[in-house]
Amino acid sequence: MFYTIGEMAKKLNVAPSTLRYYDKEGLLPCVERSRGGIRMFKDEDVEWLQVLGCLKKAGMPLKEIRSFMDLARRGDSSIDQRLELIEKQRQSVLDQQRQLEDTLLMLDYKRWYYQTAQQAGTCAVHDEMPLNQVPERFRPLMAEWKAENRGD
Amino acid sequence: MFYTIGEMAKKLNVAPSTLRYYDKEGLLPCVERSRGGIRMFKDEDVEWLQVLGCLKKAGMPLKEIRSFMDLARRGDSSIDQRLELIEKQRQSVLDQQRQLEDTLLMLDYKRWYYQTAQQAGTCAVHDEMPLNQVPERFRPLMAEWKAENRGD
DNA sequence: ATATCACTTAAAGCAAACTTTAAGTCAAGC
DNA sequence: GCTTGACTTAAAGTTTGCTTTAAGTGATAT
Repeated sequence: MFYTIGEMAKKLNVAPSTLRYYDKEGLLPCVERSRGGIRMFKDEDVEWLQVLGCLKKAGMPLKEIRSFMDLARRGDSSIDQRLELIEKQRQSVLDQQRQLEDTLLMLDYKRWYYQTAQQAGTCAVHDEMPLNQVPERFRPLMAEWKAENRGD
Repeated sequence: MFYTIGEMAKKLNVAPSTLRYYDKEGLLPCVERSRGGIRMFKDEDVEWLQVLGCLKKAGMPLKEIRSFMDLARRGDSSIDQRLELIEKQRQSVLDQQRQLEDTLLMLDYKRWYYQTAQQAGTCAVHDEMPLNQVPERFRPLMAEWKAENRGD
């Protein structure tokens, strides 16, 4: 029924010190203690920690996670605000996805660049390569670079 | 032909101090200086900085970016290693994309959870909700949570 | 020539998210 | 009762990626 901090840490694959840190920072509401002062985590706390992990993966800073937790502690009266916070974070994840798409395209270009250079034995092969030998999907990328170099 | 650090910073939308920091850390090879010691950035440096920005967006720490730059300084003999580094980072971006997909699903679930709670006026509506009223796409997520709570 | 403004450096400071340390307490086995 | 190992705290330390500060130099306009 209860877990010690060590058991909990193993279960969630984090360091015990991390859980103490989260507790100290108010990120874990209502963790019970034994008479001796030892933390007794229950399944409810596991769920909080899963939510916490989710928000952290979404790139939310601990401070904001804390304010989400504070809202949750206030009960049903904060549903609207919690929904708003979740939707804001959802949008942030969508933005991050678009960002990663761009980054992937750049990495794909670099991969092609070095694969080509590898075959030729030198990066110099790119210096005089006509644009029509560059795979089409990379061309907008290169045009963008040129634009930034034009001194605009 | 040349940019001062201030012009360059504006161009790339970063603080001049950031560029000095990158230079100090060896992330910008061969930035030329005037007789007086003032940095004179050229288009070649802009390209380096764009690569740097790309790798940073891909989540690569500055240390690793530095070793990539060190490889690049060694010329054509390091093409294989640079390709390897790019492919490693490409894989990392693919992993991050999968991670964001998972996170998005969790946020979508939370969104539905609070939208439903909002309509009912209370989160308690979820306590006794039968599984068949939960949208199908969220069910695997909930099953996963249960599994982690089973004390395995 | 002098004011002004952007540049230079080294070094210190900062914020986030932990981790480590030091000193001590609790619980279980022998 | 004593040892052992996991728990407790407060406080200091670590890493990353910068930013700020202090003191000074360079370039330009008047």
